[in-house]
Amino acid sequence: MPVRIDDMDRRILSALQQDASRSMDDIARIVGSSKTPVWNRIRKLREAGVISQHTVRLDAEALGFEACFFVLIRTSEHDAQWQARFLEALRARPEVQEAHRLAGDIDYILKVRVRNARAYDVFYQALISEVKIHNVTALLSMEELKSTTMLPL
Amino acid sequence: MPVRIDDMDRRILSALQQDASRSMDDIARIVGSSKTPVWNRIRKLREAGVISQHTVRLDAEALGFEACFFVLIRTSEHDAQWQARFLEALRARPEVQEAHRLAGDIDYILKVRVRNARAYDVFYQALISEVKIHNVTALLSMEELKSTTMLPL
DNA sequence: GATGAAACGGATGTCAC
DNA sequence: GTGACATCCGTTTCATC
Repeated sequence: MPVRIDDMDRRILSALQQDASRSMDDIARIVGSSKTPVWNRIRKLREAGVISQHTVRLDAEALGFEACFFVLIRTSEHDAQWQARFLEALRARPEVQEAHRLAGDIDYILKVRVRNARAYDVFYQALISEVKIHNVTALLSMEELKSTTMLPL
Repeated sequence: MPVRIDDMDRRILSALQQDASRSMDDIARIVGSSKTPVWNRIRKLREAGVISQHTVRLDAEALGFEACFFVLIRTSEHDAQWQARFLEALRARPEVQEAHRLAGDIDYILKVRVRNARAYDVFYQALISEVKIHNVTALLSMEELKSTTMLPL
């Protein structure tokens, strides 16, 4: 079900993405409306799930998460049961920040954020002991050039 | 410079990551402290850059961003000038949500979020016309199994 | 030096128009 | 969408450990 979004909604979402700590009055001024209608729109966007979470972004390196890997996975197992177990394993592991099922000869890609290379190996050993995986390639990030969750509305 | 973080800070950050819309009183109760010290710690964590942004996560699909690609890039150019131009191109393009410089034979990985496959092609053509790239592999996401920015503190 | 109680001012959520 | 209202919350001050 597609959510109907108009231009005012888009401007509100854009303002919230940039800085969600602003007051309703500030947002209203930025988008050219007033407090109450903006507040009602935000509530509806929340209820519709368009706004899924209100959160803070933390500096991973400052908190000691100094290693980031992109993990390319090929599997020989393609049945539903294997997939369910794999999915469960990913969801249970907090070091997996992203997981996508892919089209093409690589089946999955993960983004894994850990304290150091040793912690990645612990994760890797645990994962392959839980589910059968045919082939794994780990790409080590040397430098995060850009990182944003913002959508260009 | 490593930021000194104690256990109380970690609990506060964890609560904020989960839901940053909670009141100071709520957070204080969750972490087992009271309003003022929590407020002071959050202010310091902001100033230190540990909390880098206060934002909302939006549902990309609900907003019509239905295609997500991971782009593996190999380049033959490794001089500083090429790198600067490439970096500038990435920063300027809002569809690039992540960009990492890698160790190993693949030089860069991008995460690109666009409305559809055609929009990806427009992005791709624009990028290769701006900077010389030796080899590109695009991995198309069929399904986002997991996506979080939360760090396991 | 950090904590917790309390008071103040401003923001939020609700409603009538 | 506007303005007004009561309530709640963020922020500051201050006494205390």
